[in-house]
Amino acid sequence: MKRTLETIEYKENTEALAKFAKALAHPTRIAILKHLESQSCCFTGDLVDVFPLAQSTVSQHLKELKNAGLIQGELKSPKIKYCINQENWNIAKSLFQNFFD
Amino acid sequence: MKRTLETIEYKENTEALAKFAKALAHPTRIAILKHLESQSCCFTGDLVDVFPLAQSTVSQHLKELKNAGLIQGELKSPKIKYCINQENWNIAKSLFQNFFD
DNA sequence: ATCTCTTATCGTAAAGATACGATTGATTTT
DNA sequence: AAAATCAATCGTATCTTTACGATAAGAGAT
Repeated sequence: MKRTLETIEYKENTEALAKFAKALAHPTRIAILKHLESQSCCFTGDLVDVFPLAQSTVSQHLKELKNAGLIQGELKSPKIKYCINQENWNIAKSLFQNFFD
Repeated sequence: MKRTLETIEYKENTEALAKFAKALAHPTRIAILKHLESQSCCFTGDLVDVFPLAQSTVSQHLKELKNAGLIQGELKSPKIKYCINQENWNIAKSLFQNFFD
C-alpha cells in the first residue's frame, strides 16, 4: 500500500476500535468467537472439525484473534485450550457500545 | 485468495456482523462515522479538510461505508451531504450488542 | 530413543484493501 | 456556451489478507 508521508493521528479509542473491528471482519472469526462463547472454551481440533477449512487456516484465524487480544490459549498437552479473554472482551464491548451511542 | 471449493454456510447474522465489522475495520472510517455522528451530517469536502488524505481516498472510504449501508448520500448541488443511515445503524448496533451479550 | 498426536509456522498463490494522481461527469455560475 | 466547483471513478502501485499443503515443534506414550 502506498502510504501517505505523514502519519495520521487518530483519537485515543479510534485505533483500538478499528483493531477490534478488523479482528471481527471475517465470518469465520465471528463464528469461532460465537463457538467459544457457547462452549466457554475449546481446542483447535474442535474448530477444524466444525469448519471446512484446513487446519493451518483455522490456526491462522486463531492467531489473529489472539493478536487482537480477544482470545487466549492455554497448553493442555498435547492440545491447546482456547478461551475468550474476558478483560479485553469487555474493553471491546464497551468500545462498540460507546461508539453506537 | 485461493478459495476453498465448498462455500461455507454461516449462521444468519454471522455474515452481516462480519460485513459491518469490515466497514469499521479502518481508523479513517471510524473517524468519519464519529464525525457524522457529532455533526449529524457533512459534505465530502469537509472530510477532505479534516483528514490528510487525497480526495479520491476519502471518496473511496465513503463508498465502502455506503456499500455497508452505514451512511447515505444526498445531492445538495453542487455538494453531496452524507448522513448516518439510522435504520442500518440500528441494525449494526443490535448485532454488536447481541454478539457481546 | 522413537513414534504419535496436536498445533504452529513456513512458503506460496490469488484476491482484496489502501493510497495516489488524473480524468470524468454533473450541476451551477458567469 | 464556457468556466468553475465538487465528488466519483479510473488506472495503478504496493501491502495485506486468506487460503492451501508441507514442514517443524512440543509433549506424551511406547
